[in-house]
Amino acid sequence: MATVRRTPLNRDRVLRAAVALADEVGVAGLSMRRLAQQLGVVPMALYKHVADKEELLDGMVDVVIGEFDTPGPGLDWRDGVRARVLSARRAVLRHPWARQAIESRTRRTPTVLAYMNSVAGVLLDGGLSADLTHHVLHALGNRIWGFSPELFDEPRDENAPPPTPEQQQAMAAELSQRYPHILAIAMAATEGDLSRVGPGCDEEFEFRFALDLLLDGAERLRRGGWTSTAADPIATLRD
Amino acid sequence: MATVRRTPLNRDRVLRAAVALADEVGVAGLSMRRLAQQLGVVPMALYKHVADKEELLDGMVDVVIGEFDTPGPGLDWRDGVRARVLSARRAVLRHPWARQAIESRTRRTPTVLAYMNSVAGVLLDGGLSADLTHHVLHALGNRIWGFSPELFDEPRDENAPPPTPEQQQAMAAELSQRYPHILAIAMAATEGDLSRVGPGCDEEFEFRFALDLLLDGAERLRRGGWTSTAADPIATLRD
DNA sequence: ACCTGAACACCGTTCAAGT
DNA sequence: ACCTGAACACCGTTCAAGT
Repeated sequence: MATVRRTPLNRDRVLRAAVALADEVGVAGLSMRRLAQQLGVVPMALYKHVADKEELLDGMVDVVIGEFDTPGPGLDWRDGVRARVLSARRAVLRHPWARQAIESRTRRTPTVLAYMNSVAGVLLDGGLSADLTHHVLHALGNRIWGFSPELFDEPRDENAPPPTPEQQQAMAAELSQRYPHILAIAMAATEGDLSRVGPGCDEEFEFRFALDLLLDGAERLRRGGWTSTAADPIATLRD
Repeated sequence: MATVRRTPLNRDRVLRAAVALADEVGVAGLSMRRLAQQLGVVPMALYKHVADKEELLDGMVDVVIGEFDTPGPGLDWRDGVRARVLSARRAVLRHPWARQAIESRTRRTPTVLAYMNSVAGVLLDGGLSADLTHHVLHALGNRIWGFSPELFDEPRDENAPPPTPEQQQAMAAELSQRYPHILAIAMAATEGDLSRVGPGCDEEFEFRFALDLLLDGAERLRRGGWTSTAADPIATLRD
């Protein structure tokens, strides 16, 4: 009687369980064996519903993208894009593993295509040319430099004690000597109180800032009738 | 005599070998055991030079960041940032595994700090406030939406035959029905020849486009004397 | 100081077999 | 149609021992 299971497995149940497990233990902690155990099933049972671990991850990403909102037409195309993108961001924040998983995938599932199509539609309806829309879509996805930018946002170790004034002093001295420019920024960001360096930085603000720089640049290009056949894209922007 | 090894291991040799191995087989193929084998050594020998695999990856990322150029002062701060960022990009492209490895790391090694400091210095010297510099640094690192944007750039399977005209037709029909906006963009990008969809998209151009949108937006904020205490960052940009 | 051997607790995935 | 058992070829990492 211990072998009775009420609901038989299916792809959807497997994916949902995988998402829940990853929410709990991260991608690194997600294994086929552990997922099977969570489902009260032997590891090999999963392979009837998912080809391999890669496909499992693709499916999990689809689940997250399925949570994105695509709100109706707004007044301004920038607001329409912003609404979609911020909704995507909220979904990704709900699943801490999702950002990395998404960025490591390359498969273009229908879910991905549908979302891209929705954003592209807002841009085109807003009067951007297909050419400009194409480049803006790319711009939205480009990470400009090649290293982790979360200098200050990284979650501080909860168990670690807060830095003593002496440690702060030492840190400031080290920064001022070796990384003076970073110190200048840190001081501005924390209004002089370096102890707030961790949680003091509003990630949401930074995200909107980058987004608005891109959207506003695109709006200016649109007004100027920009096309990518122009020799140098920046030349059009410069007054 | 088979046990004689000319040069004893050290941290640097281990990291270099790891980078070379990852260049060859990717991060997924990089294991402590395989790296040890490459070095003609038993797996456990590595642990004298590297605490664990995490630290190995941190070290590998440092090697790549060490390849970034930090050219001397230029005429315009935008050119200074562009030079650094494009050099970083070239280094990352030289090591296909690096982008993902970098984005999954969170450790702030001295190498990372030194590079950030260098970029921050260019911005500050260019007359941006510490406040604006802070946000621009974040903007440069923000990926705006949460999925892999390489819709068209993904390397095509080399072994796969080129699509027949019939397949192209079918693909266009599918796109026009389900993803009409994506079709519009693809047509613009390939000048109507959908068979060029793979290699037809100039990734370098897209990168510079996004970069220039950000840099030019920052320049406009600088001229306007923008500060982040303004209620809505986009308000300043809108004319 | 640097490397080794044996062992532990894990992985993803195969195959043939069960119900 | 769906699940299981046993097995294979891997992992990262420990510990105590060798030279």
